[in-house]
Amino acid sequence: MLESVTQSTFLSDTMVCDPLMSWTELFGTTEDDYTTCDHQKDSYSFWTSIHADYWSKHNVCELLQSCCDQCKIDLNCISFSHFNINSLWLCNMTHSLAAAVICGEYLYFILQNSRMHTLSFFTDEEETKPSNKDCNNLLTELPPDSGVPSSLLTLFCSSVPACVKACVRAGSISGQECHSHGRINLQNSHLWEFVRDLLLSPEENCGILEWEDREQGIFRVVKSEALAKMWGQKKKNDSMTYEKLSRALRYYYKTGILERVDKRLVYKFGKNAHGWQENKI
DNA sequence: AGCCCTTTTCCTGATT
DNA sequence: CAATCAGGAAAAGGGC
Repeated sequence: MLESVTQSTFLSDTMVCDPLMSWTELFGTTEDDYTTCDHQKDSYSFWTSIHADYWSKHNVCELLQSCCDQCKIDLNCISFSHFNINSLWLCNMTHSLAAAVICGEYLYFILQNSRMHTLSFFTDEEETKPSNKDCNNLLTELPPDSGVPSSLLTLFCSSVPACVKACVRAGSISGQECHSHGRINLQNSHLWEFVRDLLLSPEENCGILEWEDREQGIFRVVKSEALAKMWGQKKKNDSMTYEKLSRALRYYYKTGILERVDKRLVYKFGKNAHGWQENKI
């Protein structure tokens, strides 16, 4: 496959794009509108079911968009036209060929790294992470003028396989977290993230939580005791009750993670909660 | 060790 | 009356 990708075809394809085109310009749609694309409705399951080799250029961009969302990176800061190729092409081009295109090298490394770990990509095992040595190699091999946002780089260097899953499923990574801690919280240990993930995982939800208004982020606790028990299991706390859990939830009102809803057992995600929006997953 | 943040625990009082 | 909500206070626990 590698041989089939010639420099001329690669370059001619990429050159049709204006290097300065933004996401919006490239795809002729707004960030939100783009979510109407085929795979976007269930991008998590898509990424977890299709090997990176078979991602389209849109899938590549979706992945980047998702990570940018989670890292709170302005999508317009990235020239997505440089990613106007599918992962098959990208993964199979040579390093020197990639270097011929601005940012090509960047995505090249990301996808090569990703593909190396695809078998364990979705098993969420710590040991699937690239070693520190791998990450250091990645960092040193990237040219200083690669244009890679530092937070995104940190994100991928922390663990390409796990971080992508974390980005998509947990959505718990903020740019601030990437910078300030230099690592990613894959444990997803915050209560609101636990609740959010439960809402986003019908197979694990078992009717414990349900959306009242999906678009506005309003949800209902259907089985309060079951929710408390599940949270208690996660925290290894047998004495957890809904009374205590709800107190913790009420603390989120202060921080804007949740907003008050004047209904019993009903909560709403606030402006500081992320990863719950259907079009941001 | 101390600080900070999140969560837990307990509580009183109000509301449904 | 029970369940839930609201929020104060204190403490626990973990990360840095």
